Amino acid sequence: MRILKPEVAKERKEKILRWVVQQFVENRRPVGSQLIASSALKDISSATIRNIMKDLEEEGYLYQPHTSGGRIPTDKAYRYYVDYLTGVQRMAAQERERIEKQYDERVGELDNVMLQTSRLLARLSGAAGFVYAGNTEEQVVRRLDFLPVGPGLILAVLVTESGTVRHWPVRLGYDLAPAKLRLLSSLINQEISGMTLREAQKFMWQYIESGHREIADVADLAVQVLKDMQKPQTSEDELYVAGIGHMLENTEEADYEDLKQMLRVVEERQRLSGLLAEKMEDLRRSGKQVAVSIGSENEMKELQNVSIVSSAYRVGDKTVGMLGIIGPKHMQYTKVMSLVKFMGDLLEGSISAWNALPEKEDDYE
Amino acid sequence: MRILKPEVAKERKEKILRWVVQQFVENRRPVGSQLIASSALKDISSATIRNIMKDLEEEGYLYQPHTSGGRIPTDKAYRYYVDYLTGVQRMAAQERERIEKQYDERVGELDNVMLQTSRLLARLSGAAGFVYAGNTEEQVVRRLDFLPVGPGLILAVLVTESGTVRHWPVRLGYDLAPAKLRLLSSLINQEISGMTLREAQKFMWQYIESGHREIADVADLAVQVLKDMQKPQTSEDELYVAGIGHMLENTEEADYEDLKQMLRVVEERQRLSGLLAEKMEDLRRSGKQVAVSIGSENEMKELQNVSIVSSAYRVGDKTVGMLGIIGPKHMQYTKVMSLVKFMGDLLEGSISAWNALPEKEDDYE
DNA sequence: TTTTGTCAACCCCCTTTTTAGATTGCTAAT
DNA sequence: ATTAGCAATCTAAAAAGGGGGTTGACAAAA
Repeated sequence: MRILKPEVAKERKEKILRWVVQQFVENRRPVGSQLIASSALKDISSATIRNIMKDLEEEGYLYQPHTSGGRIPTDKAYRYYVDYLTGVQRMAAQERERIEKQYDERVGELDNVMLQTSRLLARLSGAAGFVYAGNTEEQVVRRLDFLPVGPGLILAVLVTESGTVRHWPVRLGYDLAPAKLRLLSSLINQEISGMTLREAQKFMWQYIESGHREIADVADLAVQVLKDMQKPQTSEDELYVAGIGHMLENTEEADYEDLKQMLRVVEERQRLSGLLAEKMEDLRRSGKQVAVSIGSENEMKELQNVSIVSSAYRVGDKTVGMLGIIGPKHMQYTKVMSLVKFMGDLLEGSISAWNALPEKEDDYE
Repeated sequence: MRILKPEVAKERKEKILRWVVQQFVENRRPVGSQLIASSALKDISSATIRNIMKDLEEEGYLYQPHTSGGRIPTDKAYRYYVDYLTGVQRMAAQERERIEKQYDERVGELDNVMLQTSRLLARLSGAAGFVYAGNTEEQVVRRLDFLPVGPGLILAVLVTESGTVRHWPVRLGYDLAPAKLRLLSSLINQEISGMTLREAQKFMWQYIESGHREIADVADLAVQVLKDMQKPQTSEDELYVAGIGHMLENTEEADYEDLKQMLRVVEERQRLSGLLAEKMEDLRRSGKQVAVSIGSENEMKELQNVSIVSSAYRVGDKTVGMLGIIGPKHMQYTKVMSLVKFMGDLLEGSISAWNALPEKEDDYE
């Protein structure tokens, strides 16, 4: 064993790196050469391992929090580790069944699906779970209706194919007969049903501008509805986050201050929404099943101590949202990745079940 | 100064008690007899104060966390202290103006009022803020409508006088023409508008059972709507909580474990809703402007380290919800109490502005 | 009877010291 | 290229001091 081929050496190096990551994930303590030599790689001496670890440190995979007290994986090491886990492990059938049962128990009508899914994700992962309904502009419209709730005051109600309901008040300067409201609603629904929200809006603007005689009476309303629809508070993305408490338990090394910042991020939602929107776009483009972003890979500085594991879900062939967990960098990636993937499948199933029953008719008016 | 009249002695005792509370609220450190003698009550010796404090301890107002290291107010002491603050201080005009300005800036359409109010409460108090829309059964109905969103699938939309919107899906076994839906909606709205939700439900049941010819076709739907309406997830109370992060900063003495429990309570919502519902009932009955419950006065063991300051708000003459803050026991009660009261006024104003514009008409059909 | 002065004992909290355990880097041998 | 051995280093936890403030008790004063 005098001369080692380069590939063999590389192989061994990576093996050690993986072992360090795994070890650190398990007991969150810097891992040293002796430990490795005595537990995992008994055929190599601790001195050799030391040398290799030094290399790994120079390459940016490990670092020592203190001058002589074991080494800790960097984000780069986690990245290698996660990439190494080729594809997503499929969960054991037994495990799948167990989770599916819980899912069926908890997830009721579609209105609560996202909330419940996020909660279940949190519980099962022991971290914070989220479901993000995505940029609502890309959602497919099912219906748009107008209800008179007071003189000069109308409630617009929008139902999408993925079952979410949005509503917003529209203040008109004057009264409008319910019959007129129905007329507008009817006209609109004949056309826009099946379009994405973005398309629908564009279509409606054009329709109004073209000056169709039928809508002369209600053009004002239509314009106002569209305007109000675009208000930030109305078009706020749907985002459910559950199990924030879990974040306290694990996030090592993140001291109290970091924690508070993280909580603030989660509470504000806006910025988190933006981040998730980006992630979703990445997922959509890359076609990956599960994405992981580790520590500093998250651009938000408040999230530099956590990892985010996420998976997109589709309605029909459109990616409309995603779900996942936010947890400590040293999480059990294999387990969590397969969990997230599976929950995504369940959520997809739940939504398509909602859509399947009614074989979509064009119009009910 | 030989003999002290009992009242004088009592007076002095209470003064010391108040001083201890105040002092502890300020710097969160056990307060001892010397400190008091040297800072507040310079005409009494520390030895005397010691004696009195011992009395107070025996009466359950103070306790020593350690054998010789100053004393800390018990919940009983806080209770005395809060009760002593006769009535609610009115805020300085300047302060009121400042807050009102912020309120107007942030609080937009009614749909977001509660969310925004809770956030503002949190920011201004430096604790967690909440707005609780109360038991929805007591809310006054404005409208109830039905939208066809798919074959055999209908969306019920309920709008209340306080401007909240609830919706839930109703699955029917078969299709129903939109005209029929409108018929039902029209019939219902003629009657129930202005009733509380509870009354409306009762009325509808009776109406159905009386077998009116007009609703023969849609009786099934009506029944189903009512059933679904009562499902727990549908009738979930509206509750907004903001600024949870603040709870981390202050809650002294509550160690990490307590904190996690508190977070869990806030996340679960159900139990918290229950607690708040009780509090609201108390407020309604007692007619108090602001209620404070301190530590162990909260029956939930997870909340034994915090105080809750709350105030009810009305629509018309009905108490329909409440708002307040959840913070550390050692908070600035005077400040927080007046803040909560004032925010309640603002919220009330906001809602009645919403209601004022339309002079309620009976029916729009 | 109430208040006060005084003082030993106490305990917390902070800092410093000690100790045990593990790790590293280096060097010389294999 | 690998290994064994060793001194130096550092941490984390336990142990050992102080300083500061507090209490309790008692006797003296009011």
